Amino acid sequence: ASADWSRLRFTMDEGSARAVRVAFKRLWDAGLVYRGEALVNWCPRCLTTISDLENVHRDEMGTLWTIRYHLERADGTPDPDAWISVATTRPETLLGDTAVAVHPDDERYRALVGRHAILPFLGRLLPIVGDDAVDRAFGTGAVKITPAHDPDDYELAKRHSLPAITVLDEAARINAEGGEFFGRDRYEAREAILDRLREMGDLEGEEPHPMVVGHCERCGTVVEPRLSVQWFIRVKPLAERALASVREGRTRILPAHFEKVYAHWMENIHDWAVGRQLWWGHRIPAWFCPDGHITVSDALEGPASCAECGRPANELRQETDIFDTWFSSGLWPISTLGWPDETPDFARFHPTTVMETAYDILFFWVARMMMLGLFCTGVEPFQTVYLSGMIRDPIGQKMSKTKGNVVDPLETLDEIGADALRFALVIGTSPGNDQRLTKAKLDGGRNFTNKLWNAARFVLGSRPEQLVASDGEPTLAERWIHSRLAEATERATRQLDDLELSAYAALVHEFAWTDYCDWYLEMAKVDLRRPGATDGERSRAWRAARDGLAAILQLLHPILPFVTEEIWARVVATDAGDAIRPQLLITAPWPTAGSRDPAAESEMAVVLEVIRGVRNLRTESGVPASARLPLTVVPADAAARDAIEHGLDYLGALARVAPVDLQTSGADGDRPELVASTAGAAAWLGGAPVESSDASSRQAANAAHLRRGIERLEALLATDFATRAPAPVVERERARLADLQAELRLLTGG
RNA sequence: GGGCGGCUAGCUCAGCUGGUUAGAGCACUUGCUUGACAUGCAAGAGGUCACUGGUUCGAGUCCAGUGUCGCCCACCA
Repeated sequence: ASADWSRLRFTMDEGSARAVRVAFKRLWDAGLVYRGEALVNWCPRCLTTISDLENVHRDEMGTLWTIRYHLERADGTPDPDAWISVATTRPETLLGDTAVAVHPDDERYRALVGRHAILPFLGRLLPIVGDDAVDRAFGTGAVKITPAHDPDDYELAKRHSLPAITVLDEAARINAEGGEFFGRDRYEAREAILDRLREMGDLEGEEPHPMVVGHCERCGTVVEPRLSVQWFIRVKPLAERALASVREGRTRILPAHFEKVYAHWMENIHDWAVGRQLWWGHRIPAWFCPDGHITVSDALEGPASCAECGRPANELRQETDIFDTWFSSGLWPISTLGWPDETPDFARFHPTTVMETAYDILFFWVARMMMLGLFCTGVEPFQTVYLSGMIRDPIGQKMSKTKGNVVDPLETLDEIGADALRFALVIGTSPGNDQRLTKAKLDGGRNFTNKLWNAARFVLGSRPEQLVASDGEPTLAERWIHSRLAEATERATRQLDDLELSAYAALVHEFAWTDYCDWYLEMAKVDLRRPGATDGERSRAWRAARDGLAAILQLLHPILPFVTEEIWARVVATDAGDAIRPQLLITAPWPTAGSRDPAAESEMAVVLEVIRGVRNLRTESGVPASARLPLTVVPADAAARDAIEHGLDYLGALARVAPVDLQTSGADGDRPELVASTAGAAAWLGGAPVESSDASSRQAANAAHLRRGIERLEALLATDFATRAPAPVVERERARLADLQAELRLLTGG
């Protein structure tokens, strides 16, 4: 349950670099890599290709302009009185138009198919073609075709063997193909073109038009489709395997509904444009020879010669493009373990059991790890993908530097410590759901670490001067906390196994705070300070407290690694010959659950009920907290009597009553101060400043409440519930009814 | 245009394969110089589990639909 800091790795290390080269070479050899011309997403600011995933779409309000393209007359000149109108949101791209498309069945344009329109400014002849892809209802029903600058147009152009003319340079300025607009930025050019069309009377209309626009994930610049030669990975076959792994359960994704999201993406995946025109990253290990041959090599020093024509290495030139960073990241689960070598780490730790990350990089990272891991090793890189949600600010906004709503971990660490932060992040969450990180939550974590620290201070500080061999039987409190610990350990272990991290954290928090600190430690004070106790008995009592603390430290170590380790060291130092093991929690094995003690638990349940009842009575009756009042207790039966006897001192201390008189017989009917009643015992608080009438009405109210509960259960047990529901469920309700009836008898002195 | 998720106490959120009196933390009320801790202790108050219908002995939980907020995916000029 701890991080292994001996295995640090950076994706630019040689270990990763070699894995990248080898993986790419194998993909190349398998025919899954190709280099070809295609329309890719280009960021004109970053000056690089980006993948579909890095092209983030945003809804924006644009404009749809309608532009007239005059038709060609028989003599080749534009006809001033005949035109075809096209609709576009990007007028500047018209400089790259090579056709106009209409739907083949569109009556309006059928006669025009086969004729030509003339491109404004440049005078290029544009064939008018018919294509099913054109939506007759949109715009004018006629589309300008710009193959080099629009994905749809590019596909259409391929179908009709139309040329593609690039008119924007790498920074999205009009290039030399753009005639008079050469050198202008794309948006300047747009305005200039519109102005000129307006002058010419060929701008037929403009209207607001909602549209989705792709932006560079890194810098926000509007992405430009750009025709270029790029490296691609053919991902279909990889995706099919990765999809089957999840479908067939070899890898499961938590929460499970993300499996559908994953599947949808894998089913609709496009080839991965994996090259980047940046300088920081792993360079693609491909070499070109003057004859245009490509050699891919996984050797650190590159190939010795061209794989096809044998030209020597010094005549080859390495590709300058680098890999998309997610390519090396996708190899992470295997590259960190030494792949492609068959290292001991790889043999031992691959595949990984659980991969944890936030859902926002399911496609970027998890999907790539699955595809590349399966391709490289033949097995899934992990059995379970645990997707956490994202941390948001107190009002639910995504944290971002520009918004300034980021919680700086380092400042938080200085303020409340790493443990408190970690605890706050783990508690009260569920996989796949975002969480808001608030001051109150962080404070909660801090308070808990503080609580733990103070509990430890108390326990370690109350070690007897003379620590000797333990003597005497364990007290009820000792047996009880031991049993509760056994249960907590068992449940915490199960929850960790089930990856129910938040439930685990809440459980251990509850056990440590409520069971151990609030109840047990208060009782341990009684045992530790018991007058007349021998050194052996005191030593036994202290060891019980210390062992409970130690067990809690172990259970909490995964979520509070630092404070538990620190306290553990002090426990070890204070042990005085008890040889606490191990010396360090971080390398300690997870604790195994001890055995339960049902007798102690049921006895303590009676005692706790009486304490709660008396406390409640005191508060409601306005008894000063400092006042010690006499108490008379009447147990319901022999077992309850034993319980009260064993817990008599705890009762006195925690309920602040003295003396406590334990009686065998029931009430004598003349005890107006009666207050507390439970299924196990009734308790009379003596000398309370309570008016008799108040006490009587309280007693009457309590009795009425009990009768209502009894009636409700009796009614329930009279229905089909008693015959149709499973026996244990019915039995539980019967027991509940019996408890209420017993309590009513005690209360009314019956 | 598809798909997914949230809607539970004043706030932020848990609630696994349906089990009958729905939990936590914070906030709130009332007491506490209780020899570990006021970053604390004790006792409380607070919810028709968004809505409608259905299945069931039993529904926060399962099914159908509605509303609302949010997210993801998507090459319609």
